Amino acid sequence: MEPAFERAFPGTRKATKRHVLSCALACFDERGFDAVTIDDIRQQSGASTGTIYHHFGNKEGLAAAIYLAALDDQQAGFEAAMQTTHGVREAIAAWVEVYIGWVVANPRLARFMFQSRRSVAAGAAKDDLKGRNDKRYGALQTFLRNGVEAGVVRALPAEIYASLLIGQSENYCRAWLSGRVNTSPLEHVGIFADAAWRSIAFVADNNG
Amino acid sequence: MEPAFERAFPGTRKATKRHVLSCALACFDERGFDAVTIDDIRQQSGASTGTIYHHFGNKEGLAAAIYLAALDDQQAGFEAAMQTTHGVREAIAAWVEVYIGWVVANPRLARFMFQSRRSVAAGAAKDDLKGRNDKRYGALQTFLRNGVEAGVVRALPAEIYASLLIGQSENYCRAWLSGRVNTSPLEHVGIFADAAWRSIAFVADNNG
DNA sequence: CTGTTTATAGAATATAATTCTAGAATATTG
DNA sequence: CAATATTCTAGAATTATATTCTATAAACAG
Repeated sequence: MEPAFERAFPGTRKATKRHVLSCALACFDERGFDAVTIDDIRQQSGASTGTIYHHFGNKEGLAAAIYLAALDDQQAGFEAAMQTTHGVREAIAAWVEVYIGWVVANPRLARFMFQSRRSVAAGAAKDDLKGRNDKRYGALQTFLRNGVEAGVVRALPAEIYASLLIGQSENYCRAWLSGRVNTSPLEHVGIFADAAWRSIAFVADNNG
Repeated sequence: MEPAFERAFPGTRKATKRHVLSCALACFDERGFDAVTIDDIRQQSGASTGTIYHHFGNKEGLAAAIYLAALDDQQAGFEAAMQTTHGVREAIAAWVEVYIGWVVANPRLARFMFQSRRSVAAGAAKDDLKGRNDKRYGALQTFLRNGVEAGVVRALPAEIYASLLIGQSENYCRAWLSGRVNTSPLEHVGIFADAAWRSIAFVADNNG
């Protein structure tokens, strides 16, 4: 059972709900969202059709519940890490570490998130998602602003920092989750943290 | 009509096939793959159910045809660019430019590729995909090897160069295609090319 | 307790994917 | 050019799947 589900739906009353989510995730991860039928999830979980629809409304609702639980679990990790961090370079390294650490600890959830971001963003949960996205990089932004003022971080269009910092790690994690590369991203975490820093650091002699 | 479809299915005989693909892509882009029915595509294209199934086998086959046509179109751009390029830094900049240029020129195809990579990779077209992936970075790898030998590029695990070079651009392109950011990636192409270079360049005084 | 809400069940219905059979268009061959 | 094979188109029939509906049971609040 994923910790993310226990965080999102705690308590004895929600045990069935969590169990269905966990079984659904397992099915989706094995065969892909489209290929899984509600009946597959029913058989796998032992719950009835009615129970599944009662808790999640429809198949899309099931996906949204998994996605949002995963996002909140990630977010808790980021916020905890930002509180024990001092300085922008350390903050960036911590961010990359937490990100990669979460992916490696939750590969099925991570795969699911990469796959279904768009369909969740387009569906009924879009407002939930929007609110969460707004604060996702909140804690990191403060560090970046301070870094720019201190002259150690380049002043760049605000909208591209996130891509410069996490894009490389994300790309590698996707490749690893899909089996295109074999070495765990954890083994390269130092390289990715360093590359993130290089991408935004103010370096006078970098001939670019 | 996307140039990618004309490249993949040229000639008068294939006009219907191309037309169906183009209509299907439009439907998928508007409402998402899952939400589109074969009947939607039938109505949109004017073709019959039989025609659609004759050409593509099933709904997944339709997705695979779109995906592979797009991939080949991208690949042609990369190969052309690598032939008029000298030196590793220039090659990396060209790569980033071609990548971003293609996404901006083919937003619907790009969105579709990001969405459906996994389902295509898991389906019947997985072997086609595997072959293409193997040679995707072929031309660039030669430049990188030379760069390492010349001491201007860091020696890193081979499997992470692709992520370091294109991850940031890809992340921003995804954000742009989904509307999370508004500024065209073309406006930041210089920043992304520079960040790619910084990430892999050998720089003695970079305190990392 | 007793009413109320929440949860579970599975049959019935609606929706959509896929298959099938027939016929038309196009290409190939002698 | 005629005969034959192949590819393409069509839409009805079938199968698979998502969703709704009605009934019961369990948990909870007063």
